[in-house]
Amino acid sequence: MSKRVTSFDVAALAGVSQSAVSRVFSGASASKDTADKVRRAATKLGYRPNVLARSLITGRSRIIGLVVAYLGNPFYPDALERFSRMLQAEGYHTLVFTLAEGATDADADRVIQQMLDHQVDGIVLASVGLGDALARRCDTAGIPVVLFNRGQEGSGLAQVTSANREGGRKVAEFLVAGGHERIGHVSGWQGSSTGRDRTRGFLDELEALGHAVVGVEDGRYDHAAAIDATQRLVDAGVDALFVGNDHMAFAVLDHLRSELGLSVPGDVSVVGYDDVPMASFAGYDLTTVRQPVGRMVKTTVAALIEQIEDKTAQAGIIEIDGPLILRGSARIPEGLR
Amino acid sequence: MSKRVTSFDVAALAGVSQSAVSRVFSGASASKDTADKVRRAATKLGYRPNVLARSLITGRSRIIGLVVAYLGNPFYPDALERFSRMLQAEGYHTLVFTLAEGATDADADRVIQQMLDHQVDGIVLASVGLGDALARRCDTAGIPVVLFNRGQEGSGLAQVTSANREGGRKVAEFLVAGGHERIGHVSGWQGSSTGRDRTRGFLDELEALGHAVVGVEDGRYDHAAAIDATQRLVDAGVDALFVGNDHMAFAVLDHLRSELGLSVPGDVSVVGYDDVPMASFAGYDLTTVRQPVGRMVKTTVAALIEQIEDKTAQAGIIEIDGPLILRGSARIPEGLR
DNA sequence: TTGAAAGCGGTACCAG
DNA sequence: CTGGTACCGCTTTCAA
Repeated sequence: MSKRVTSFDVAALAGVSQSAVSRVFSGASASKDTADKVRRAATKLGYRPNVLARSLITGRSRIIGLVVAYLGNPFYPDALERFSRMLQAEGYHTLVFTLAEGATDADADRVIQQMLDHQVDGIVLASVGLGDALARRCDTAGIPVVLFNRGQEGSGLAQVTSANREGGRKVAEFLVAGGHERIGHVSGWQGSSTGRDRTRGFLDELEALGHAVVGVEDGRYDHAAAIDATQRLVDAGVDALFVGNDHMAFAVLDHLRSELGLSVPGDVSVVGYDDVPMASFAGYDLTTVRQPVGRMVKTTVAALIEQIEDKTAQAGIIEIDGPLILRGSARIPEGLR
Repeated sequence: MSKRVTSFDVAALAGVSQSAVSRVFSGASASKDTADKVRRAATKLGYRPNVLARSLITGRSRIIGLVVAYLGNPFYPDALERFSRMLQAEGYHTLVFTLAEGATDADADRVIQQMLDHQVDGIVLASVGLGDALARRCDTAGIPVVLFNRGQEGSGLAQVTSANREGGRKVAEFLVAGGHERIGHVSGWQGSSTGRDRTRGFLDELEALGHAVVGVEDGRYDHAAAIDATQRLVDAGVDALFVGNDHMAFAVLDHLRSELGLSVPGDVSVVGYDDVPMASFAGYDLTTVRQPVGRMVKTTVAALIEQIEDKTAQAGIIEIDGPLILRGSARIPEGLR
C-alpha cells in the first residue's frame, strides 16, 4: 500500500509547479511542452487527480443522488440502468439509495439528508415523493430535484412522467373496441399521481364511450392486494380488467388462470401498464401499455443537468407524450365476445 | 440559494471554537455544555458536516463502488437492492456503475479507474471480472475488491459465489430422477466461472449416474443464442433441458411452447437457475435452482468491510453452500417418461 | 476539555 | 503561459 501520489509529486518529477499540474488536468491553458512533461510524469507515477479535493473547492461533486423505491418492478432496474449510463456519459456519477418496503417519510428524509451531506449536485426521485420541508432544504441548498415517473402537485419540483391519462384513455378505447361489456379496474396506488392519472383517463374515456365501469379497486402496487381486488371484480362478473401496472398484472393473470381456471384472454381480458419485457412471452402474452422509459430518462437527465449548469433554469413539469402503444396479444380485439 | 453553512458559522453562534464544533460532530471528547450549545446552534443554522471535506482529511470516503453488468436478469436488481440497504445500514454508500452490453476490458478499466478517482473505500464487482493490471492498482491503492457471483482463478481477489457445481449436480440428479433419458444443456457463458461450474457439476453428476448428455451448447447468457442452442438440442431429440440461468430459461420455454408447440413440462422439461421470482407464476411454472442471494450479499458486504476496517484481513474465496433448493413445478419427476 | 494552527489535495486568482 | 499563494471545510495534533 504505497503512499498516495499527489500533484506535488508529479510537479517535482516534471520539474514544474504544482499549479501547472493542476492546469493540465483541469483542461486549463498550458503550453504543449508543459502538458507533455506533466502527463509523462503523471503516468509514470500513476497519478490521478483526487476528485474529492476537486469537488471540495469547486463546490460541484458531479454526483447525482438517485432514490428508487422498489426494484421488483422491472421498469425500475431498466430505468436505473439507463440513468447510470446516461449520467456517466455526461460526466456524472450515481449514488443510489433504496427505500425499504414500508419506508416512512422519516426514512425518506434521512436518505435525502445523506445525499445533501454528500454534496450531490442533483437528485432524482424515482416514484418517490418529497415532503415540503425537505423540498425547501434542497431548494435553499441550491440542489435541483427531479421527480421521475411521479408528479407532485404544487411542490414546485421538476417532474417527468409519461402521459398517464392518455394511456388510461387508450386502454378504455382498446377494451371497448374489443367488444367488452363488463369492464373492471384494479388501479395503481391511488396515493401516487401515476396511479390516479391512469385511473382518471381510463374512467373518463369509458364514460365518454358510454360505458359504465363494473368496479374500481385500489391494487396499491401490491401483489396480494391486487389479487383480492381481482377476486372481487370477478365475483362482480367482469369480462375485462385494466390493471394499473404490469407487476400486478402478472399476479392477476396468474390468479385468474391457475386459481380460478379462467382462460386469459378468452374468459377475461387483461391489460397491464409499464411494458415489462416479460410480458411478451407466450405464457404471459400480456397486453400492456408501454411507457417510453428511454425518453423519460433522457428528459429527466436533461432537465436535471440544465438546472445544475444553468442556475437560472426553471423547474418544469414535463409529460412525455405518446406514442404509448399498446402491445402484446393482438387476440383481444378480435377474438372476444 | 443561501450561502453554505460551515462549522465556523456554528462556532461563532455557539461562542466556541471551530475545533469544538468538529469534535461534537465527530464524536470526540467534549463537555456536555459545549455539545449542547453547539448542537443548538447547528440546528438553528441547519448545519451538517460536509462529508467531502471529512473524507478528504480522513482518507476514508465510506463509499463503495458497485459494478453491475446486466440488470435484465432479475437476480441483479435484487442483489443491488440488498447491497444498497445493507451498506447503508453499515454507514456506507453505494456508487453504482453499469457496464454496457458489449463492454470491453477497456470499458471496465475506465469504470474502475473512475471509482478509484472517487476514493471509494471498496469495490464490489457483480458478475464482472477484473484485469490483472487493475487488480494490482486496486491492491497498491489499498482498495479491497470483492467479486460477487463470479470467481476468478489466481486473481488473489476475494470472491463470493454460491455452490454452483453442487447446484449443477442437483439438477442432474433431479432430471434423472424424473426419468429423463435424453438430456441436453444450454449452458451459461463458458467464459464465466458460474457458467463453467454449473455445467461441470451437471455433467459430472450425469456421468456418475451413468447417463450421457445429448448435447451441450453455450447460451452465453443471451436470449437469441439460447434459442438457437435450444433449437439444435431439440433437433437432437432431447426430452429435458438444463438451462444455465433463468433469464435464458424464460426465452427457451417461450420458444419451445410458442414456436415449436411443445408442452413444457410434458414433451420437454426445463430447469433454470437463479430463482427469478417470476418463475413461480403459473404460466411459467419453471423449475429453478435458487441462489441464496441474501446470504451471498451479506457475506460479500462482511468480507468487504472486514478488509476495509482491518487492513490485515485476507482476501478469501467463499462459496455459500446449500441449500440450493430446487423449486417450481413438482410435476417433472412424476409425470414424465 | 479547549483553541490555535497545520494540513488533506486540489483550484483559481494574482502578478510576472 | 507560468509560479506563488489564498482557500474549500473539516480533522487532528499540540499547548495551554
